Amino acid sequence: MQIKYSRQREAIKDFLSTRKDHPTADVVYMNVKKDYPNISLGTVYRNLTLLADTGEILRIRVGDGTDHFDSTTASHYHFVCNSCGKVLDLDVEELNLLGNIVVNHFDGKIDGHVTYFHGLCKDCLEKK
Amino acid sequence: MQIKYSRQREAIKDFLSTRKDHPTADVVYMNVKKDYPNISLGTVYRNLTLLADTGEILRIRVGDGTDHFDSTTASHYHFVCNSCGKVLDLDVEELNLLGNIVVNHFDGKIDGHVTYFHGLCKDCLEKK
DNA sequence: GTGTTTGCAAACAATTTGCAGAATT
DNA sequence: AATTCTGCAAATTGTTTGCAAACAC
Repeated sequence: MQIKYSRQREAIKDFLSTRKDHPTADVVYMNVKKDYPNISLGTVYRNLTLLADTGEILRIRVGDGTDHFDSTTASHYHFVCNSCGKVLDLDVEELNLLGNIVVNHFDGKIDGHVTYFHGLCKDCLEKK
Repeated sequence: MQIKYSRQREAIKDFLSTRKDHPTADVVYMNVKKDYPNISLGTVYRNLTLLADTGEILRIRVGDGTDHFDSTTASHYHFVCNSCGKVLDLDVEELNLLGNIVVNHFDGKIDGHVTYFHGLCKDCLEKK
């Protein structure tokens, strides 16, 4: 199945690349709607899924019930703010450390691991 | 708001303590139903949430869209099988290592981190 | 022209909630 | 008796899907 160009998909990708906070599908929808008032949420979901499948964006699940999306595809760690829910990138190179330690204690095959940190982001800290 | 005894909640807790694979709410429901045929899924959800809030059980979100529950409350790492979806405990104590490294690169307050490993469990490896 | 993508609405899955009656204290 | 808990069903949330028309190649 080949992929054809669509302006909606392009707009979604463009919007994502302007953001560093890993918006949810709904946030993408509301913003792309400014340029394409007729776009539907279904289209946003379809394209986010497609882009994640082709590896052009990253789907991030931080356990808050909704998926987040990220235009930076190189694997890195994330931080989730307990107060405002924002998801931020952490500026630390990926550590395989953890996987190496665990491998010796487990009877199966470990492909990788998912880690996210949580706490209070700078903005929320300052509001206290 | 005080908490009153309920046989349903007790049955849920008992069932969880017999399992090592972190069942979902639905699995808990189907099993507790054997002893309490009239129990409703709503009651299961309400009690799982209550028990998780009081710290008697652990709610685990591994990004597969459904919550899993665990009667072992001491913090530890989990493994998710990519093939059968099972969630298993890893016999390695939680490492603060990671948090310590990240702290120096981040402008907020880090409370902790969530990590789960993924790959193939022993059973699924053998089936190949 | 053929095949993919869209908008819309309906369908879905997981979870939560309102309510009247039952159980616990 | 007061209050919490239950069962049921309806509501909510996040996401997926079927379909006919619109668009890309």
